Amino acid sequence: MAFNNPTRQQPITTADKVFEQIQFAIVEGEIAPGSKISEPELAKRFQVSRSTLREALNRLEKCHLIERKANVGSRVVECTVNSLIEIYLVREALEGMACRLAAQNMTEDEIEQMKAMLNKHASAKALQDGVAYYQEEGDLDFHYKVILGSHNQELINILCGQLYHVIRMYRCQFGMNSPRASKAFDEHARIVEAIAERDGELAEILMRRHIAASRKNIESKIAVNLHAN
Amino acid sequence: MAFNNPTRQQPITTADKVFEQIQFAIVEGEIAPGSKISEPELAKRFQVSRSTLREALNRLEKCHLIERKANVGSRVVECTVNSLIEIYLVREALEGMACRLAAQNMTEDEIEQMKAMLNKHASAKALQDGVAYYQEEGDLDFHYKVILGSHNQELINILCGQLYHVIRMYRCQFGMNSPRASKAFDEHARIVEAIAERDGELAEILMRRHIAASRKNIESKIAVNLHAN
DNA sequence: TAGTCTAAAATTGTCGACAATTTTGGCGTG
DNA sequence: CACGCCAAAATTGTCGACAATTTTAGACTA
Repeated sequence: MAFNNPTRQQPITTADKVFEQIQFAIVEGEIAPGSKISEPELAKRFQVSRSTLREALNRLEKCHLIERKANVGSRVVECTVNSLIEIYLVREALEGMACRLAAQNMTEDEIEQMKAMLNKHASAKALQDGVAYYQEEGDLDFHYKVILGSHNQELINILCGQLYHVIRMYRCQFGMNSPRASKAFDEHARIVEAIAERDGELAEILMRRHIAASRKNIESKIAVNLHAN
Repeated sequence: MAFNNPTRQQPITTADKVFEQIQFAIVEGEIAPGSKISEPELAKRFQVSRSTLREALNRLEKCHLIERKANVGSRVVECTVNSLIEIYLVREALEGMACRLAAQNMTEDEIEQMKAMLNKHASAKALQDGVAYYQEEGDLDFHYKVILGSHNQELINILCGQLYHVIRMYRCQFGMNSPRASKAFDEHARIVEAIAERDGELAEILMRRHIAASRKNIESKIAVNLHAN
């Protein structure tokens, strides 16, 4: 049930475990976006004291899944199209840089692993039944590998520790079954090539285009929806 | 005593106030980087219970000023040259994007305000006694204005809410009295020009160069220090 | 002396209760 | 009927105490 997040660390304390459970419930949409969080209710549900629950809430706030107001309480973040687009712009900037740094800093071993992963995705794609898989987890795996390959701890923290939790939530909320699967795969392949050739500048440009294309895809879908109304 | 942070919100609860006080103590170096934090000691010092202190610690963790390990405790983050450079790479990416978006999204009013600020800095600079001021706060003011001008809440949160606290700490720790003052001013002026002309692409490039130049300045200083040893 | 084990001390994590603040619901007034 | 006001209820913030874990210090052995 716990997510495939490379920066995830083993839950130690009770608060850790409660945090993971609530995180899952929020990302899966079981606790609805925008809904208010009742501390007494959740404390009872998870059989812990309010102190422990509040400790868990603090961690949820750290990864931007909830927002708190003093003396008022916590709400699950809203999922608006506009803020999704804001996130994609941040991703474009940060993952572009990550990709440039990955081309500089990845070890040959890491590059080999990434190529192997891509091949696995390629065969899964050929089998056709793996398309959904590629959509869901394969894409994330690829981006995680690049981010980690930057060897920049600050970048890794922001992207894996904060942004990607929210991105997972949006994927669940909005479906995100875009028709970009095979196109995205080709783009991934080119990015890996650029990294393997240690061409940081090109790698950054390709990654930025890759993410910008996803963003434009979302934007155009919205435009269509608006037009339909 | 509180910092000039545009996203700072009025402290409401006791924990808010304690948070700000400790934040100040850490940024100013009064509580040394890398040092362990004793909950009982700090609780006594600020005359609050441990619960309240821990609430404050959670906020310090959120803006990356301390790090916690389960069952072990909190430490003030270390100030290493390497992690400073990592932060500058993140700034290059994020503020570059912020600048591009600012060129798109800033209102004419906001642009006028930025020009006015720059003029104020220019006269202060001409008076020569204002150089230190420009170094310290003027530079931050400029960057804050651009970041806010992006009108991208996600970007604003990461930069103003997290990274800039750490950057302030580094400025205090390392002195940061670089000889780039007047050069930086000219670069700021060009960036504002590009924004005023709504040339996002150029604005991004100029901001990235501006930050990269600071980073290289730091890197070369370090190289000199290494050579001297 | 170096190393290991153990018991004591200190520190962090969790709990339930109380205080302060906000929200709710009903009452009266215009 | 709408609006504002007040008391009651619910919710969040803070406190001190206890439990679980880690760290320290000293005794013992090789």
